Amino acid sequence: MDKSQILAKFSSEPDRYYKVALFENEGFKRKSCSKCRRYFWTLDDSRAVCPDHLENSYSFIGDPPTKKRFDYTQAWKEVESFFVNNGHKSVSRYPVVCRWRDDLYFTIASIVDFQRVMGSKVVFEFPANPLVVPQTCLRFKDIENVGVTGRHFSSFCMIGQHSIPNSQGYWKDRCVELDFRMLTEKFGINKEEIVFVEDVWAGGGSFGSSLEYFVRGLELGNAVFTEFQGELENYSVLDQKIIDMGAGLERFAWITMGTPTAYDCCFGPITKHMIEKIGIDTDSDTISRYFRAIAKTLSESNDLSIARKNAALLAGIDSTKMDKMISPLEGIYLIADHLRTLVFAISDGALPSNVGGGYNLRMILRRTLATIDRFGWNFDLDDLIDLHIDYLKSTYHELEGTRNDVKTIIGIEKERYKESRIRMTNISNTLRTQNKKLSVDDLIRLYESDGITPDFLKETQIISEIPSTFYEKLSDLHQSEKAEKTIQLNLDGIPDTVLSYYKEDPHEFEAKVLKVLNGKYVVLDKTSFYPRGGGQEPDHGKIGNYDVMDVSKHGNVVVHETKGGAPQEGEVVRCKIDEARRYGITRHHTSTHVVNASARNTLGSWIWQHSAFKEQNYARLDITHHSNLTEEEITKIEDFANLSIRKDIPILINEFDRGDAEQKYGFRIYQGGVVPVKMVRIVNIDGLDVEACGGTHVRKTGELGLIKITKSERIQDGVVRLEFVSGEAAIKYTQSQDKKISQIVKSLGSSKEKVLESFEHVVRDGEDAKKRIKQIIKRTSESSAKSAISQAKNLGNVKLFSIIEEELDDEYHIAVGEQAVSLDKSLIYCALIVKNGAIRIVAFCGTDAVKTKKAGDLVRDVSKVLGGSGGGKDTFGQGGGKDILKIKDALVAAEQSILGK
RNA sequence: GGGCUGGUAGUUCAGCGGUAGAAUACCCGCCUUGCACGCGGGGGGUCUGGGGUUCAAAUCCCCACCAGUCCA
Repeated sequence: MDKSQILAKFSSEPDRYYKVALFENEGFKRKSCSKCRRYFWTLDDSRAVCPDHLENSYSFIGDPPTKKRFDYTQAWKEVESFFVNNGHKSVSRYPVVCRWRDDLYFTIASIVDFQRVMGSKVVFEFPANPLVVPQTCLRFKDIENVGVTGRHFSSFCMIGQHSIPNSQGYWKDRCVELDFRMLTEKFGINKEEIVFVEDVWAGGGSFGSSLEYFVRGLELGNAVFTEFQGELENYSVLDQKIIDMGAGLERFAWITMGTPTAYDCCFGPITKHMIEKIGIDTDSDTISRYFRAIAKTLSESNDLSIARKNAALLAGIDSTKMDKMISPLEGIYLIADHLRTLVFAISDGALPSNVGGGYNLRMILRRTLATIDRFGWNFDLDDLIDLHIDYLKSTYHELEGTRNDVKTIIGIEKERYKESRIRMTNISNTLRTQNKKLSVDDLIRLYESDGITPDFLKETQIISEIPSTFYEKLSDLHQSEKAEKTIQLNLDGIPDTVLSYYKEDPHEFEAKVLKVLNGKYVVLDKTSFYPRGGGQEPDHGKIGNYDVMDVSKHGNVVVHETKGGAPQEGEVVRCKIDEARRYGITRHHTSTHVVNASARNTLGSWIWQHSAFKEQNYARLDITHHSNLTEEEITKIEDFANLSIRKDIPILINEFDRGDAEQKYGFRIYQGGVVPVKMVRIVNIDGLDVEACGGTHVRKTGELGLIKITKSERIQDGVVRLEFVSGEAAIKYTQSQDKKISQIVKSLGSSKEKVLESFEHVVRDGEDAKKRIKQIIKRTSESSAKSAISQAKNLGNVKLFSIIEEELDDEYHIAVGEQAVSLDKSLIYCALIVKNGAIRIVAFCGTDAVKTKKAGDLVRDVSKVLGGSGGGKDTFGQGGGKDILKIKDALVAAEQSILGK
């Protein structure tokens, strides 16, 4: 839907869409910008342009329009107390890793906290109404701007003011009134300074009007009134209207402090710490002038380097000062920003990697490290992390708990970065020695496969210029589409299946057949058959006389797939589920929760379930972890899991309202991904693990008996797969392992106690023997060569030594043959070696003999007789064939070939 | 989630169907009384693993594993 069309429509009826009570009461005037025609509301009679076209924009830098000064932390306290005093509930921030939405990696706006996807629809669930939340949001779109523009962040705090207009919540009038009062009462901003601009918002099938509020050209917030759905020509009012007011906390702090950039007042003591450590000159007048200027030049040009140049010109800063003052400052801001983003993301369980959202995190960490390197600074990242967390923890106490984990992960990533720098240098050195001209394709391959940018190659003078077609060609490469296919069954009009596996769960029951599709898909009125889902494999068993092969859930209807026919529709059938299978799957499912918790407890807070699979005889669990697991780590996890079994912990299963569960247990409950239902089933292994899970579980952990991890592998960067068995399957597994060892013991002729020693012995013997053979060949090759010469047969100008070898191998004859022809230049050495039911030919010709016959030709002739082929150089040839019966003929053929017959 | 690249001596890599190589490190000797220098000699490899094609595979094809990288 075209936003400008909606705006045109809404602005044509301002009384209906934009005029709130506040405008009436305070006497706001509606004006149209003399430059861009946009409509805005103001109390200042002299104002003729919208905030985008203001001449003195960003004049708050060095001259804040507020009576009070609040830094980042204080600014939130002020905002929070204002809204709480006005009937709002203050809600803690949600994780920046957006676990409750499949379509987002990170939380990008405060409203996302309360959006839940149900099928194709987005619904809103508010833990309170109205509410306010300090939501940390991550955005990587404008990453180039961070540190440079003075106002862009990779993560920022969005003050979310949200309300549903009902008996508790409010609608437009009160919203705008509150925002206005917050600015004037709390921050002491002059009424005349505040401008509201008419705008619209549209997305996800709904839309509505919005009012952005500005002070001195800086957008502080945007109140969106989501009100309609459908098309502009034909729309209806939503049954769930929402106020989504989002304001940047960083900007609130900035406008009250009037610092040169928003960074100066939002990272607490960290920027000051860095500036002091490197000792640069920070003349605040010059800096203020510069950042006021760049706000202006950026609105004129999107190109960052041009905007920078123009800003320097406008502020009267020469290039030396840019290099000595502005550039290092930009670097410091970038480091502070990126590191804060990493603190939040890693605390919330995200890991830097080369896939998924982790890629963005690796990118920003490497940008940080590269910046430190570029300036040759000596910052301790751990110190900077401490400074961030110390400053943030009064608002976000949870960060304290992951302080060390954040340091661990960043430390590991830093090492990886160092290694990759070394790799890059190695590759570029190799390229330099090769001195080959690199094509654009070469450059693209180097960039995509090895991460070596053309800029780096230019810097190290491997190439002189970056080809103009490089970026063009690069972007062409990344156009791919994906198709998805699911089998659709027509289940219209079939009532929801009664799910008895969540209730009394009878393993034998009678049910009525409601529908049979395609002769094998059976729908019953009720069922105990557990369908495939959440990584749990389905139950098998019998419906009437038919075997059940698969069970799946489509909406609220359970479909059973039978083999060899199906019962009649309308028939009442006796059903029986395979109990052994069910119990095996159940134990493996509970084990998965136990293993997950064990991994988290032994490895670190970054461990989350990535995906899982459970069947009767084994289970696997993919967890998010930075490195391959060591044997010790696996043992630790196993020990922890089995200790939990011995504790015989009860497993409590209860239904909760989704919002209540999130508030009570946090987002750790979403290990298995998003739960698309209003009521969630919480599986609580008391004191160990709490998850929202629809699977079947045992009553106490003691029932699991034993958990044995059978395998671990890294399936992709940041994800480790654990395979394990529990219960009966675990016993069977250890038994079968033991049997294998017995067999090895038997064939080694050893005992179980000494099996390892015997094995090592055998391996060492083999290695020693091989070395010995090499030495023997070396020492005896000369005398063997001499004996070959003496046995050789005269054939005209040359001598021929030929042999059929059935014991020694080609390696031996290559060594001896080479010796022999170097001792006697007229010798031809030809060995036919029988090996694995085939024949290999090795032939040498001395430098004199070559005049009569070339080794390559000889081999070609002989191998033809053996039904094979071969070739080689003048002095040395190899070949072979498979026709072992012709081996004598081959000897004759060799003679004839030499004699030229 | 979609791609790409690589895996050969302790290390860094070359070789890209025909006898597994270089540099460096290591060991021994000489020169030089020390150091990172020079000379000579030596040890060190199931070419990641498994299949296939071929007379012949480090080399070509397929699969797995390990590592690195780019993009959405």
